[in-house]
Amino acid sequence: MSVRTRFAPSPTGYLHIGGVRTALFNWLFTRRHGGQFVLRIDDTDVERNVPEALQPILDGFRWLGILWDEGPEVGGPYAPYFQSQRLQLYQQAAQQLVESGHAYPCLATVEELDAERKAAEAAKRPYIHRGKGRDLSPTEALQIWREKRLPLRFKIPLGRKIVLDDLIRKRVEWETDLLGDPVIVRSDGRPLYNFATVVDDIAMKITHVIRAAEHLSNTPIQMLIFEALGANLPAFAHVPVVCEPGSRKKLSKRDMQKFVTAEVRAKLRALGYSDAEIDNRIDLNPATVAYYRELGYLPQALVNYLGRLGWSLDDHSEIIPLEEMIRHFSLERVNDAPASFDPDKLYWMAGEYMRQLPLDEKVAGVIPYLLRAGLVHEPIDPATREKIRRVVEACGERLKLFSDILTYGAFFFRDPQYDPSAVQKRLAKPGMLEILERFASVLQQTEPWDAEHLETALRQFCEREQVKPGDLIHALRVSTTGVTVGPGLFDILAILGRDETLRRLQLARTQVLARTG
RNA sequence: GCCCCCAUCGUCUAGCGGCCUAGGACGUGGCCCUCUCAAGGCCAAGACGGGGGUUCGAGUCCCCCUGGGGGCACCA
Repeated sequence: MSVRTRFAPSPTGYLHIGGVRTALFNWLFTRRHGGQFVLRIDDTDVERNVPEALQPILDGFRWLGILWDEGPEVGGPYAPYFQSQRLQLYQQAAQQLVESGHAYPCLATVEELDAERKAAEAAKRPYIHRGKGRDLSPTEALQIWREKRLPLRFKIPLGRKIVLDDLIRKRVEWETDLLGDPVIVRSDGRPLYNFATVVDDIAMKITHVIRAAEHLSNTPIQMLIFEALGANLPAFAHVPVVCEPGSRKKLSKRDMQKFVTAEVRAKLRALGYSDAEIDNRIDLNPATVAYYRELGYLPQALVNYLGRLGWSLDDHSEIIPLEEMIRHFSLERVNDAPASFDPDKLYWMAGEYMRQLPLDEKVAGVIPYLLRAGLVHEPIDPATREKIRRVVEACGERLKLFSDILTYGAFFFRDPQYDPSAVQKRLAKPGMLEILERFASVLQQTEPWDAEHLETALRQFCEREQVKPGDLIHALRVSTTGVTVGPGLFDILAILGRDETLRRLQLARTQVLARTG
């Protein structure tokens, strides 16, 4: 029998990083065993769902290369893959459960339930609801359920021990006496998660339910529903939750906000986002996949990082190409303990993947950022394209994310924005302006204009003039770029060209003179 | 409160009774390289939560405690 797994997100408008991790484990497991990975949309809770909220989820998966074999937009033999379109199926299954004495209409009123709950809390007893209606005969139950719009409850059998043999957790047990009778169908006829998911897993012939550990406590109920519907149990594997950095709490949108650092904020501003947007847009929140895409992380780096979060291949592998990951993935090697998400390690990994990327692909990746920041404009002519190529090359391994081009390369495409402290430190020295001016005349004659000859010219000049090369280099850097960080100076000058270099030296001069009065 | 789960450096992890004076990676600190930054090289600090057992021998098996987490809806 072929392995079939599924991931069942609610259309919430964004793809959560923890969710992707779970989906990835499903996907890896499926690819490893040559089965089918199903994407099913849990959209029965219509109040919380909006139609356009699905697209970001599909986009996110596609960007990461986690492609589903069946589901939205690709279809499949068990369509439809939206729970909102499968209501008939749940209705039939519900009726089957009532007829077989496994479910009953809940006769208790909302007020009665509240009172029960409060009493239990006051008495510090666990709240376990066993509904009024439990003792109805199947025929009575069916009749009442048909006549009145009442919620349907599943009848938990008493006095039983449920034993789960989880692929990750191993043996987990529950006493059914401690389980209340859960509502499985709302009074308006829509199914609840615990029920719909089982009905679909049966219908779609899911063989392995790989999901987040927060669902562990739902499992005994679902196992009983499988049984009541006369279906075989799938295998279960509960993967530990992903926690936020430095804590042991489940990753949440609100708490991830603080990981938008000043540098990231600067980049996002350069891309045209306002502070309000940066603080509020869901796709700019580090708990979502969209955030990493927006900042130009390579998808393969995110996949590798997430795959290694809670799973390991051996005692030394960090960078694991996808093929390797698929070949070796196993649930046995998924760690039992929750794992906290580490943005630093992800950033490092992004750099590792970026350095392996061919230059042409880096150029292609960087162009959208330059366009959005208004540093280049469409259409990009061959000369500009060549310049971008040289800039990317000069940036070298400084580039870990595509958006890093904005921190290391922006000044190539616009006038320097002079950082006052840099000017103070490197240009304001006595005599520095005169030296720069004299060196400018050397630059007038340097031939050919390339990094190698520029460096030779500078070193000879420094020897002649008794100037420390470092001082002049730093002064030139600040003069031509406005800042103290960036690619090697001679690469910068070579790319800028003679005229632009000389123009910027002049610009810097007026800057300093303006400042010193 | 109740149920369930988890427990090795700050973080991700290796370890499946002796190869462990606990290994790797990110991060951190120092040094080297160097025109800055990044990268790179070298070095360093840094963990088996506590207590009982079992065993010739425990990070590894069992129990208790402690700590952390998840779940207890006509949400998923």
